[in-house]
Amino acid sequence: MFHLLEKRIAQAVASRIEALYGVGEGKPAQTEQPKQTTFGEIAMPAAFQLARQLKKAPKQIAEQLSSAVGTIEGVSAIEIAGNGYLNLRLDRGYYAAGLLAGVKEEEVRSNEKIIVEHTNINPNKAAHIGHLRNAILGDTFVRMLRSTGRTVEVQNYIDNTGVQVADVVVGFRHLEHKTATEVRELTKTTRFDYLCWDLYARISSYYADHPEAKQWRLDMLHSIEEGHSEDAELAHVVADAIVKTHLATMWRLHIVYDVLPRESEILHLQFWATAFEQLKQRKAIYFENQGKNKGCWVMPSSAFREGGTDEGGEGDESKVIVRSNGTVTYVGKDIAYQLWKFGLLGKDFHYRKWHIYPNGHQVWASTDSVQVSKDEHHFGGGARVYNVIDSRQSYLQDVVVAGLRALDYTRQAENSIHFSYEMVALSPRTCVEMGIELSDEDKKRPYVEVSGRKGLGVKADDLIDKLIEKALEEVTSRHLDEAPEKNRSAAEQIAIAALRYFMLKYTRNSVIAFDFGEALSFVGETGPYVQYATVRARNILRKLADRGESLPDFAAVLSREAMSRQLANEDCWQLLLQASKADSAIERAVASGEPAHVARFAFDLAQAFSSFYQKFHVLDEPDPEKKAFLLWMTDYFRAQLERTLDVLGVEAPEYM
RNA sequence: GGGCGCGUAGCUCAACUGGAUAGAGCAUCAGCCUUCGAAGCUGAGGGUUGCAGGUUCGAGCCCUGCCGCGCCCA
Repeated sequence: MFHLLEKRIAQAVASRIEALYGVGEGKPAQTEQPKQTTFGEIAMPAAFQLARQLKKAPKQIAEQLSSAVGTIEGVSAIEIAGNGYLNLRLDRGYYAAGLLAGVKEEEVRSNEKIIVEHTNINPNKAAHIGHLRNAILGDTFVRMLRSTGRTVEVQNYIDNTGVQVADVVVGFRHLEHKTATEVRELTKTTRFDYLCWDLYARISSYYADHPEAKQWRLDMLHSIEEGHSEDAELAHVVADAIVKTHLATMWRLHIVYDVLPRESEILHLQFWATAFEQLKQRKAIYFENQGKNKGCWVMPSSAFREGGTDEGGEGDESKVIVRSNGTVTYVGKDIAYQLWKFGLLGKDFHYRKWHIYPNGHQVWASTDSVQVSKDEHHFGGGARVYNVIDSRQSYLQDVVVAGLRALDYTRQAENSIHFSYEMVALSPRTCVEMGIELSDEDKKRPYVEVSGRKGLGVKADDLIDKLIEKALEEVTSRHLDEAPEKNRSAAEQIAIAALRYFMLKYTRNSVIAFDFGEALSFVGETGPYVQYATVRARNILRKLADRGESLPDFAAVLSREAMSRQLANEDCWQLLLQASKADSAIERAVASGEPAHVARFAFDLAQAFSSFYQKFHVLDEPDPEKKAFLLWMTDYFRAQLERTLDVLGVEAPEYM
């Protein structure tokens, strides 16, 4: 409703501007939120923007505009403020009646498929908090897109043939002397992702002490890539088992995927070979005959860097795509994968069912042999692709996009979006709590980077467990009479809200210095705070039923005039206005690509409700019209809170 | 050396992409539970937005130069 009026006003003002001054070509005029609520509901700085073009004082333009605009449906007044702001006041009764009737603008649905790739964890050890930020950001963005009517496919790329998997396999082989069969048994009988976490740290430090052992890694990479050996089988056992644990961890946070494209298939189905041919034909890469990159296929830095050089010289920054020994780099495979995402490779994976979630959702995984008929499932071929990857990889993402551009896929290059975010580091205090030794230099820093190689970091499941434990204490202390399993399920929902909100409240390019104290907090700007407001709204409605009363027929009791009377109360009006902005807040967050904006809105909304809750005692209200109105407000808040929480991937518990 | 990002209240972060008196949470202090749940509410103090210039009706945001920090590439 708010968005609808905003658009209507922007159009009306723009058409007057065009009629009066012949500029703007009818493009919607800019609207803003006034700084102060006393200024009205919508502010327009149009006069300032026109002042220069027209060489007139802003105030004079504003006066002309306001008298020329005339009446706009739903707007009760236009005022001039400051030295040229146009401030508009909405007709409160009209607005509320529209909300009650459920008036919405028709969605501009597009059938274009948007692909979002996120999570993308190396399948060689347990997930940690850095991975959580990625998955939660990605999943929330997917929810934002879907809730605004877009079609989205969620991919989780599995690098099951890379160095990290190879290292763990080396660990099982050379440090543990285990066969594939023995390891397969371990996957069933142990906390396998934790076991690999430690083993990975062990083999990494072994390499550090015995540099010659790195030959094991090279040999291992080779035999994994070849396939058909015991080592290759072991690699699959490890990677598949770890992927399973990752999906289970993410499922705890309500995160699911549609398809898992795996690197082993990128290799076996010759995705890279196909992309390589295209790149060679279009001369996007060339064979280097001299210098340090002699014998490699490289992409000239001019393709992805401003001011980059074409020729390999001393300061050569060209990117090697194929090494002189013939192996392809990670970027090369990434270009092939990106081409496939847009349906530009001329090839597809085969697919098999990988896992069904408890809610019935099916995840598929790539495979190299036909297991289902081709027309049963089709993935990839998106019109727009978001890669949720941390900002440390922005250089590589630039190279991938340059690859598309060099192949003349300009539109796809423009629709390749690196959805980047900063890393999650550890606060020095948290390092101390975890017994991680810090150098004097590290102690002075605001944060310390986690290291998977050293096994330093906070495991995702440990953090979730800790959150649940704390939430359970809180819930139990308030509800001693409830069944333990009910308290437990409330605690789980609270923990998830705390975690998801914590990862979302920071904007994407802010480094999170992870701190247990802050992450485990349930007061103030947190997920549980938003849940609490929702629970209280529901409680009012439930208590009403307990008293043997039922919800009035709002449409019958609350006429436009009644709404108008009730909303003369400034507090009520401001609260309702705030609650009605959910759609427009989510849409704006999509446009700016910032899930943190949705989190922030959820908090503001919860704050508004808490204030409403404190100010008005709904059930005790003697005046029937006002009581009906307050009940409607309560129900409206509840619906908006639930909708916003849903976009954040959070549910409110029955009680808390 | 080059590229990207960051620097805002004691601490952690916002600021609708150039708009009006820079806002939240935490922490501190003072109030509010016999009430639809206090995981809450009300209020107070706390700021030269790293520094110096520039662009314009208007700059935390854009440009230039410094200072400090981080990441990536070499």
